[in-house]
Amino acid sequence: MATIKQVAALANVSTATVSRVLNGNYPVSKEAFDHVMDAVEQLGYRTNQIAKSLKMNKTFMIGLVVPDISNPYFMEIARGIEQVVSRYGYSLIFCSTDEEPEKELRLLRLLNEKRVDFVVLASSLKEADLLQQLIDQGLNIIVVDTYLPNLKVDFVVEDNENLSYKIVDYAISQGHTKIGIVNGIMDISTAKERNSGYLKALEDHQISFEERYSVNGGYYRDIAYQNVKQMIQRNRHDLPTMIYATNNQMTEGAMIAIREAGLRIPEDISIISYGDITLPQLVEPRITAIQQNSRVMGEKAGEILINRLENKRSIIESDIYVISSDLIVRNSVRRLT
Amino acid sequence: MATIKQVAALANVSTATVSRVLNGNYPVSKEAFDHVMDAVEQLGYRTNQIAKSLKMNKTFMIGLVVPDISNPYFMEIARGIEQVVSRYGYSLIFCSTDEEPEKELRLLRLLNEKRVDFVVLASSLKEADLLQQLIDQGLNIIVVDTYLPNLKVDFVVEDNENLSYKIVDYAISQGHTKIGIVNGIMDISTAKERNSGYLKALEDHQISFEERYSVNGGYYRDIAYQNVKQMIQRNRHDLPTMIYATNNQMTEGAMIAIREAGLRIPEDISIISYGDITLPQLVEPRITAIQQNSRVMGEKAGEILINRLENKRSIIESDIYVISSDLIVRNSVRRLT
DNA sequence: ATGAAAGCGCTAACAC
DNA sequence: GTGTTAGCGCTTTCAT
Repeated sequence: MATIKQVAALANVSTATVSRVLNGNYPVSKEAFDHVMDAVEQLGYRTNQIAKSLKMNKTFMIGLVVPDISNPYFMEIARGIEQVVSRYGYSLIFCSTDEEPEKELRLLRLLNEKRVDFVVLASSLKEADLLQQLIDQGLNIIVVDTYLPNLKVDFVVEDNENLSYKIVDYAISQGHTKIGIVNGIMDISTAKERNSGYLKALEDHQISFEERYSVNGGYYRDIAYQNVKQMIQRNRHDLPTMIYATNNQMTEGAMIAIREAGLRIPEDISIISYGDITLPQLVEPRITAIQQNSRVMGEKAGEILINRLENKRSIIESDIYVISSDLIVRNSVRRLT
Repeated sequence: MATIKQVAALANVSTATVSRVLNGNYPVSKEAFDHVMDAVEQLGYRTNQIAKSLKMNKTFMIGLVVPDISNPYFMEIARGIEQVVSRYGYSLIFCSTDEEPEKELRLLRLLNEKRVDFVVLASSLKEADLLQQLIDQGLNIIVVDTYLPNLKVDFVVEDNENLSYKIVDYAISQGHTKIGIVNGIMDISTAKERNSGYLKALEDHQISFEERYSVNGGYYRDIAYQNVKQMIQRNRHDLPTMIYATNNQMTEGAMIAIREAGLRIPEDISIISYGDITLPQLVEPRITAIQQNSRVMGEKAGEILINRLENKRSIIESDIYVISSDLIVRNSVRRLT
C-alpha cells in the first residue's frame, strides 16, 4: 500500500504538503495540488486511518454493546444511531453480550483498547462500579434502554414502570385477574421496573400476585417458550386467563408455547406484550402491546454523543432522557366482563 | 490514558520489557513481571490497539458489507462469521448498503482506509471492475450470497437456480400454472439466477411466462408490498393462483398485500418463498419455502478468511463454496388437481 | 506556500 | 533477561 511519503516523492513535494492537499485544511498552490492528486491517482493511494487515528487520538468509531443483536429492538436502536453518527463520519462496531456481565465487560475493555470515540451500551450489569472504572480510564459511554444508579453517564431510557402499569391496568379493565407474567432477569433495570408496574397495577385493583403464574429468565424467545410451556403444564387445571410478556421475543416464545399446548389466543389465554413482536401485521391475533420507539431511542443517543464529541462537552452529571412509547390496543385480549 | 512508557517508568524497566510482559511472547524474570503488573494495575493501563495496529500492520477487524443489515438473513450470516472469527480475536464492523452500488463502494473504500484485515461482502454491484481495483489496492475480500464473474476472490453462495427450479417445480406439481414472481433487482446475481430457475421450470412444463404477473424491485418488504398490491389491482379479474417471492422480506410484503386485498392464503392465492419469513412458527398458513442455511454460510466465510489470514495464503484463483438449502413443504400451497 | 522534523504508542531487531 | 532504538504513517509546529 502506498504511503504519503511515496506520494510526496512522486509529486516532488514534502509529506506536509501532501497532507495539506489531502485534508484541504491549509492553503496550497494549484500546482502542488495537481501534482499531488496525480500521484495519488497513479499510486492508488488511500489514507491509512490507523496512522491518522494514532496521531489525532481519534478513531471515528462508535462501539455498540447490546445483549442481543438479533433482537429487532436493538437492531432498530442501531439503525437510529447509525443514521445520525454516519453523517459525521463515524462507523459502528456491533457487539452482543448475550446478557452475560463478564462478556459485557470483556467487550467494553476491548472497545476501550480499540480507542473507540464513544460506546453506546445497553447493559446487563447488576452493579455500576466496574463500569465507572472504565469511564475513569477514559472511555466515553452513553447508556440506553437500561438504567444504572450512581453512574456518571447520560441515559436514554423508557418509562418502563408506568408503561407496564398502563398495559396491565388495561388488561384488568377487560376483566382479567389471573394475569401471569413472563419476565427477564431481575437484575436488569428494565425487568425490575416492568415488574413493579405490573405489581402496582395488581395492587391498585386488589388483585393478589400469583407466584405460580410468574416465570423469569433471559429476555429470549426460547427461554420464554420453555418457561411458559412448563408453567402451563403445572397449572393445567387452573390456567391464567392472560399472560403478560415483558419483551418482544418473550411474547413470541409464549405464543408458540400456548399454541403448542393446544390453547387458543385469546379465547383460552389472552396476551399482552411489552414491545411489538416481529411482523405484527402477519400474526393473528394482532397483539396488544407497548410500542417502543427504539429507532428514536437510537437517534437520541446518537445526537447526544455527537454533541459531546463535537463540542467536547465532558460530562458533569448525568442527563436522563425518556423516550415515549404508546399502548396499542389490538385484539389479543379477550373481554371477560 | 496511561502509556507503555509511563508503565515502564513506574516499574523501573524499559518499554521493551513492558511489551514483553504484556504480550508474554518473550521470557522475562518473575521480578520484572510483578513490577510491570503492579504498575499496569496502578495506572489502569490499557493497550492502545491503534498504535499496535499501526506497528504490526494488523487491525483484527473484519468488515461486513451487506445490502440490508436488518434482514434476519444477513444478520444470521453476521452471527455465523462472528462466531468463528471472534475465537481468533477479530471484531466485526457492520455496514449496510441499501442495495446502492455507490454506497457499497464508498463503504468498501472506508473499510480499506480503516485497514480492516478482511471484508465479507454481499454485493449489489453489477460489474466487478471497481471491486477488482480495491482488491489490487490490497483489500482482502470474500464474497457471500452473491456471485460476480471475473473476480479473483473466494465465494460462498447458494445454488440459486436449482433451488428456485425445485420450488417452482413443486408448485407446478400441485397443479398451478398461473404463477407470478416477485423478484429483486435483475442486476444482482441472486435475482437473475432465481429468475432463470423459475423460467426453466415453467418451460419444462410448457407453461408460458406471463409478464403481467411478474414484478421486480429491491429485495425489501415495502417494495414487494407495493408491487404486489398494484399487480393484484391490475389483474383483479384474472389473478394468478400462486405468487412466488424470491426472498424472505418480499414474501412478507406480498402476504400483507394479498391479505389487504381481502384475499386468502392459500385459498385464493398460494405462496411459495425463497427463504423463510421471520417467525415462521407464528404465521398462518405456514409458508412452503427454500430454507436457507445462512448461519452456515457465515461460518463458512469465517473459516475461509481465517484460513487465509492465519496461514497467509494469498489468493491464486477463486474457490466457490456452495451452501446447501432445503425445500420445506408446509401448507401455503393449495392443491389444484 | 512549503519543508524539516518531532512525536502519537507501540514492537522487535540488535546489542549486551 | 533486558535496554536502546528505529520506525510503522500520519499531522502539525516552527521556520523560512
